[in-house]
Amino acid sequence: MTSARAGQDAALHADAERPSRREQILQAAAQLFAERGSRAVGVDDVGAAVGVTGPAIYRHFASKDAMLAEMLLRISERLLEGGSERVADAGDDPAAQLRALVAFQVDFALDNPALITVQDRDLGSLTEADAAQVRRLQRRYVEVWVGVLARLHPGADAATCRARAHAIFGLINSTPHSAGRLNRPAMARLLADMAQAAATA
Amino acid sequence: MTSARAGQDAALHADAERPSRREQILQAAAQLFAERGSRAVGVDDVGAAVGVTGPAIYRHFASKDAMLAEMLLRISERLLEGGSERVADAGDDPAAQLRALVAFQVDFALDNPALITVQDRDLGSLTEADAAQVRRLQRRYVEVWVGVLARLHPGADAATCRARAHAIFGLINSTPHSAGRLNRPAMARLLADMAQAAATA
DNA sequence: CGGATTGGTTAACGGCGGTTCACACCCGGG
DNA sequence: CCCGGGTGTGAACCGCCGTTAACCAATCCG
Repeated sequence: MTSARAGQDAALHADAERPSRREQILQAAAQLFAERGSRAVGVDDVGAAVGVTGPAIYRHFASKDAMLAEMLLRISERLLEGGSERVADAGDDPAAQLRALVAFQVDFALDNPALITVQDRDLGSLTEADAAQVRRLQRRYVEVWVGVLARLHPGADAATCRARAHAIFGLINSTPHSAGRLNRPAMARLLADMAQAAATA
Repeated sequence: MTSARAGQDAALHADAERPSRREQILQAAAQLFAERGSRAVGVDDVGAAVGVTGPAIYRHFASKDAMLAEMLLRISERLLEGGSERVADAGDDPAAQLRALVAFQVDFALDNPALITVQDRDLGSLTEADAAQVRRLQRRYVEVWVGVLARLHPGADAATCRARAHAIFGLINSTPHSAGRLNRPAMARLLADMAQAAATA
C-alpha cells in the first residue's frame, strides 16, 4: 500500500493516467476538510463529492481517520523531500539555498492551499502514532530550514532559528486566508519578497 | 479553588471583575478548543476543566455554539478596538503607526495563543450569522492595517496591501506553533523585527 | 423565617455520523 | 458460460454528545 510512484499527487492534477478513485477521494476530501474541518465533514459528503455514496469509501480506505492520516503523511513527505532536494540543488551559498526554499514553499502553498490548511488544522484528529510520525517529518523539514538560517545568522541559537522558520511558514502559508484577489505571479512575488526580508532581517 | 490569579490568560474579560464562573468557563473552553478543536471538545470536558459537570454549562450559556460565538466575537472586538486605538495614539507618521500595530499584534499573540488558534481554526463552526459578524470585525481590523500599509507603499493597490497584512498576521500568529523554547521578550523582539522587515520590504 | 433565585446534580432522550452487512453489478479469464 | 474479485448501494447498528428534564442545596431578602 506504500504507493510506489508517490511524487505526483499534487492536489490539482487531473491528467496523466486518469486518477484512480482512491486518488479522487483523497483530493476531494482534502478540499472538503480544508473548507469545513475534517470533523465537520461526513463520509457521505466525501462520497458525494466524487459521485458515490458514503460507505463506498470503505472499499478504498480502512476508515475516515486512515484517509486523513495518509493525506497528512503525504504532505509532510512531499515537503521534506522537495525542500531537501531544492537545498541540495542550490549549491553551497546559504543565500541561494534560502531563495530556493522560499520559492519552493511559496509554490507549494499557492498550488495546494487546501493541503496547507488541513495540515495544521487537523493534525490533532490523528491517532497519537500517526500524529507522531507526521510531527517527525515536519520537524525534519524545519531542520532543513534551520540549517540554512543558522548559516545566515551566525550569532543566533537554534531555538531562535526554529522560531524564525515557523514565522516564515506562517507568513507564506497565509495564502489560504487572503483568498483570491491577487493573481498568482503577483502573489508569489509578494510572498517571496516578504519571506526573504523576514528571513534576513 | 477560586484562588484566581494563578496562571491565567490576560484574556477574555471585557469587564475585569473577579472571574465569574461564566468567565472561568470561557477561558477554560478557549484553552481546550485551542488544544483539540471545538468540535473535538465535549461539554463535559469544558465542565470538568472548571470543576463542574457538563450540563451545568447551560446555566451560563445557551449552547456550546453560543460559547464559541461569544469567544470569537470578543477576540475580534478586542483586536479592532486595540488596533484602532494604537494607531490613533501613534500620531501621523505611518512608520510609527506600523510599529504600534506590530507591537500590539505581537503582544496579543504572545498573551493569548489559545485565542489566536481558535480564531482561525473554528470560525467555520459558527452559524452563518455569527461568522458573518466576526468576519465583519476582522475585515475592519485588516483595513486598519491596510490604511497604514498603503501609506508606506504608495504604489501598491489595496489588494496587495491586504495580502501583505494577512501575511504579517500569519507571521506573528505563528507563535502557537513554535511552542516554548524562546523566552517571551526574545520572542517578542524577533517577531516584531521580522514583521517590520516583511511589512516594509 | 420562608419563598424565590441561582447554580448544581444525575438520568434520559434524540439525532448525527462512522461503520458494518447483505446484496447487486460489471467484467475478465478459464 | 460461469466464477470470482473489485466496486457500489441501501438499510441497519451503535456509540457519542449536545441538550433537556426533574430534582436538590444554598443563598439572598422582604
